[in-house]
Amino acid sequence: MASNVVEIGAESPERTNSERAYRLLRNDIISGDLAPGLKLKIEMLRQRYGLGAAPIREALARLSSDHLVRLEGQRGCEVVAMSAADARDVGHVRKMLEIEALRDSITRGDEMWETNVITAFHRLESIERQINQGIDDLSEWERRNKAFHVALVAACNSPWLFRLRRQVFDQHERYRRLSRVKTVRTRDISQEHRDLFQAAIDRDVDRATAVMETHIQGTTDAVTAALAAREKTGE
Amino acid sequence: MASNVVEIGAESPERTNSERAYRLLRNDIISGDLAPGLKLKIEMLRQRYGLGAAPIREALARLSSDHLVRLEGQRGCEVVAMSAADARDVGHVRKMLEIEALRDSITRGDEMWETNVITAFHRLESIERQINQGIDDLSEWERRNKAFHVALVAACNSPWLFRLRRQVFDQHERYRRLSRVKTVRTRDISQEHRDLFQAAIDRDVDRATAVMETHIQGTTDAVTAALAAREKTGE
DNA sequence: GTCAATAAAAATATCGATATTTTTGGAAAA
DNA sequence: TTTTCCAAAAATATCGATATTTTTATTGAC
Repeated sequence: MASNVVEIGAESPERTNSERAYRLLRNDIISGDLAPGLKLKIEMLRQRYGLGAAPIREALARLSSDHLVRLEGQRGCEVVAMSAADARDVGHVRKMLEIEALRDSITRGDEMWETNVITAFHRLESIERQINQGIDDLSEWERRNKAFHVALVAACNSPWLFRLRRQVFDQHERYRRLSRVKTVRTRDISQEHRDLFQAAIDRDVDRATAVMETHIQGTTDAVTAALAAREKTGE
Repeated sequence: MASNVVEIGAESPERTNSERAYRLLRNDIISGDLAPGLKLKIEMLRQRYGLGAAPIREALARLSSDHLVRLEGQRGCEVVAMSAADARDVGHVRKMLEIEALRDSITRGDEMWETNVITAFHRLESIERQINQGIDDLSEWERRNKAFHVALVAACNSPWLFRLRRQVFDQHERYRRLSRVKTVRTRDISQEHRDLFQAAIDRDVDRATAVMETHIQGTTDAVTAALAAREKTGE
């Protein structure tokens, strides 16, 4: 089945500037290029992306429903703030959604799903090996990490669970990226991914969800630690 | 604490036409005034609401991230379709989110929360009595039903859970309204609300979540039955 | 009659200009 | 110094016009 792959698989070509603005803004917010709390002035964004005001405003409207920007009445808009408390919350809800989606996906996943999981895992493992050797293409790692997690839950037959999981995953990614530079490598994330992969292929739901729980909690802990430290000093 | 009341409590006054368009469109889609699948032509919406094209387009952009309208490249936009399968999915995810939020809320709810729950319950009970006597103000019932459910989960300390619960609740409401006319009154919804209320006030988490589960499932069943019948004939 | 090509009509997306509102930066008063 | 008021500047929200794309209708070929 793996029907959810279709929903986001091959990205559709952008047909409008509005869609383009949406994608660009979204990426820049999640990556941290546009900092949390930053005031998003229309003129500034026009310059940045070489697009008109109308498509940018529409993109901001969409992003406000995604909870990536905060839109306020007659006084413009800003990148939503980040905090340790919110990171914990996001982590908590992500655990809930992703574990449920994973449980369902592993139960239903067919051969095609399995193939996709294997492919995604190997692509992720390969870049993680490179990174351990000093080459760091973090944004490529983010892409493959995301693809691996999507592949795992792709056979989940609840489109709503799939959709909400994605939304919260993106929020979590934002925190992961924010704290990445600061965080020391105490966890062996590669190992966690290997365990996750093995449990999924073995169709061992309990083990897979347990590993996933640890995996997400680990990220959350690292992120909140980094953020709590920052909040203490800079506020 | 009941901190989430603040987040949606007294609705902020609309400062822009864009916000106004968003609220109007949202209501008309959830209420079914704008039918599922309906093509939303800009000109038609301008006439309907007496607003310009720009604010309407921005509202549609927001609604697309809410998954209430589907926006497609160069070919406009339509109200998202409804189906029995989607109703089941929405019901399933709503159960998950609302039960979790309720568990947390009952555990943490303070005196203020309790007061708000009592108030909301009495307002709902009062309109349900009127409805049983033949007076039917369904949209007022929907408003109070929604307020009661919000009051129950208001002390949940996870803003994300609270937010996602609301989104899925609104989707479910859309189905409830669609099937309302057709559905026979086999369930005593008033009784379910009384049980829910009593369990919440008693701080009996297990009973409250069990009743909630039944409550949501009952709505889902009624809705899917009505929709499945319709899909068989009309498609 | 069906199909393909194409012209006309309709609808969408986007720009540039303008009205409105908020913010800023003093100057005057307390 | 702090506060209050006001005008100037900046930013937002929205309109009206236009370019582009899609849809519809029509015509001619097979």
